[in-house]
Amino acid sequence: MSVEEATGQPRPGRPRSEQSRSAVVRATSELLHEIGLRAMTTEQIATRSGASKATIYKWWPNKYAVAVDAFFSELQADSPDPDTGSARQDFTIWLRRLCHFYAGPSGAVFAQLVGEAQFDPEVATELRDGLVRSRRAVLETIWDRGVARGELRADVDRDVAIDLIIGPALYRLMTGRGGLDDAAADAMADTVIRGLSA
Amino acid sequence: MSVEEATGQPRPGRPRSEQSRSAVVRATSELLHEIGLRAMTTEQIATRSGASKATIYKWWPNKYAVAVDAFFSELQADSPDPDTGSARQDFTIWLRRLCHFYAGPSGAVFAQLVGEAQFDPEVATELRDGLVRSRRAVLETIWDRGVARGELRADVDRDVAIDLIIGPALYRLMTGRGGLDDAAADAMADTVIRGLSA
Amino acid sequence: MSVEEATGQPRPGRPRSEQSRSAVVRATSELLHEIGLRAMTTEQIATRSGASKATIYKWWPNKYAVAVDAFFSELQADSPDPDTGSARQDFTIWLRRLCHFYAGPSGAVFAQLVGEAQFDPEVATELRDGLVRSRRAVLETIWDRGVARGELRADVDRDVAIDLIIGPALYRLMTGRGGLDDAAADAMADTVIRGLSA
Amino acid sequence: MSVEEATGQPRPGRPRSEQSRSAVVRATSELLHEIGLRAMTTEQIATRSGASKATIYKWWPNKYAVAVDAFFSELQADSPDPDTGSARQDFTIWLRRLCHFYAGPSGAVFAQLVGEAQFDPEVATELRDGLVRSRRAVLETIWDRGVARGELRADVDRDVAIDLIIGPALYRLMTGRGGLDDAAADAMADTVIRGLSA
DNA sequence: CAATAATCGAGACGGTACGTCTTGTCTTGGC
DNA sequence: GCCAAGACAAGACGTACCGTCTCGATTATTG
Repeated sequence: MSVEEATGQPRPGRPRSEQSRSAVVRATSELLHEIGLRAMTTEQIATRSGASKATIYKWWPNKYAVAVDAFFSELQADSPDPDTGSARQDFTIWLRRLCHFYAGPSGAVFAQLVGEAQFDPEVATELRDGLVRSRRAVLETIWDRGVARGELRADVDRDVAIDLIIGPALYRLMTGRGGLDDAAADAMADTVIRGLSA
Repeated sequence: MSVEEATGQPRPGRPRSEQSRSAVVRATSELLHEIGLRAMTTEQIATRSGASKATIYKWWPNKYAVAVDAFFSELQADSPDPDTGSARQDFTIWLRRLCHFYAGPSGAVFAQLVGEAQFDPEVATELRDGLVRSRRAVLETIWDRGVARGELRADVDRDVAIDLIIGPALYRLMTGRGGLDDAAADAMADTVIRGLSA
Repeated sequence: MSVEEATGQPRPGRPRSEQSRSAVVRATSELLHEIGLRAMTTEQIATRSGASKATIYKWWPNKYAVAVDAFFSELQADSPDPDTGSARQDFTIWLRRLCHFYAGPSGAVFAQLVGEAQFDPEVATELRDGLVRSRRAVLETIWDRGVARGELRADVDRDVAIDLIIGPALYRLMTGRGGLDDAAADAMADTVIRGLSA
Repeated sequence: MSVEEATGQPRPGRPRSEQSRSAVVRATSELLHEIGLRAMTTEQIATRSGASKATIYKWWPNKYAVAVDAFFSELQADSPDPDTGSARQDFTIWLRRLCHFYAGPSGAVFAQLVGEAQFDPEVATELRDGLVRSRRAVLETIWDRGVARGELRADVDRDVAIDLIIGPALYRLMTGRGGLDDAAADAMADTVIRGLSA
């Protein structure tokens, strides 16, 4: 957090152009869907956004960091807690949404970012901090409620439980085998929850 | 498959140098572990192996194909079927081995290959054909035995069941969160199998 | 020439800061000697002088114009007319001074400015107006005195005569071959003046 | 001089493409005359010649080195020795040719190269070695003949004499004041030679 | 004594050239 | 026909500098 944000006091000099920032992010979003993370070049982002390469490199270390930002910027209202009163219901609804997301246009982008994270620790960190963590938080809440209600097994490690729910869907995404429709989500949820239920 | 392989008839001219081939594969293996898939260049493979770039490009389409070959070449005796008489046992042993593999030095290489597969359909295909398929075959056998024995639920889709076993481990590998030791493998196996058991 | 300078009437608003102007010129002088005309950046001038780039660009079109100003500012009382009564003496003394200047620290700066003038007509103009012209004026005076006195040939074009005196020294400077000490100056002066004498 | 040139033994690997080399030099020549040394970019040379930037940077350190090569390549049969029997004649003819060269299209290119040499010692060296030296050699021959013949003063330093002949013309070129036609050349030659004659 | 107007330092910005790097192809002579 | 060596075209990379701009702050004259 910069001094400015902390104190509300403007720093000297011309302030950063919000227009430029958002144009870069928007252009990157488009390019991610059109040609993908790897084929997209910094030059293209610059041309399409109207920003200069220097400006992009001033605020982001490379195109992958821009892509992470762009990816997050289009994830509004990210998978809220269903809270239906039944953990089984909650998990099922949540997993349907996840599979829907994976199967949609952003799914490929997400898969590419996870792929890139294998080579770039910074992408890995940002992805984990910005996305994985917030998703897991919802699942943790659902889990804790279920355990408190006596609906779920208290003797299963919470992290294990969550990995069992997310893992299979991610596996299907990353191996590109499909099987991410509602029926598949329900099948996976059903079986896992049976193992998790008290 | 080449004409030679099909007919057994030698083609005219100097035959392909096996020494050159294996040197390339070995050099690539080393580089994969030392600097990773992305940082490794075709030039480096050529220099280290003593082969020329032209030779490499003659036999492989690009460095990723070489990497896939190199990766497979070091996977000897890949996860055989434990066949203990208990599907629960078999799955647990098998998952331990998988986690051990993921946690070992080849795990990172595998993760990078899966990462690269998000950008390169050929890598995805080769990886699926060469590794994923053979692994799943073992699990399918275990599953079928368990179902036949009445140990496992016949009403669960086999593919779903297998994804539930592999998925969580791969999820941990790809998000780099660790948790791939024996205890973790056992915990995951236990919980999943409970959901899969009759 | 600004309105203020023309009319003596102060314009409204904050007047130009003399401190800022001289700091820029001084910083530029230092940089010219330390790293040279080409390596010096506008940013460096701004940082070292405490002025902002905007201020520099407000008063000068580019760094070369600043350099010309800075170069002139350190040329105080440049080569006065010796007027010894002998044109031969006058020319010899004058050429000694010129060579001394070329051989000194400002010589390299001057050479770079002449070099830059080959690319930038404005630099060429400013250099010619500010320096070359004033120097030639002194030589013209010496020449005219010598001709009037019957010491020098009246049938030689004055411009040719002056070029013969300055040219060889500049040639040595621009080709970086040295030979700019007093003895060399005397040798050049001697021979040329012999050609110019009646 | 490379090993190959010295021994006549071909080195391993694909030999340097003469076509590529000459295309680069030719394109550079054109660009030098069309837009000048400074405005010309490496990219333009690459585009126009059909070579890649990498190739250019492999064989030349930067565009200035290419420019020097290109400049030399168009100087065929550079100012031969007139050898008329009279040193006065020889010098006059030679200086006419030099002024003609300076006043022609290559003159501006040469001036820019000399200008650039003020910033880049390598350009200075190459220019001196490739051009200045060969020109001076001719003048030295003329001078020596004149002295042997008793036509020229033996007590004048040869280098000084040569600088007196070349210097004024270069001065006119570098200050852009014109005066490089035949009449001007003759006037300069006449006066200087008078100073140099026995 | 406020209002006006031009200055100033700081620094972000679009543009553009630079020189490096990697990829995949091509061209030698030797085996 | 295969191979090592290495030159080549293509083109993305990240850096540097240029000259312009937008801030808030400052400092004069003018009403």
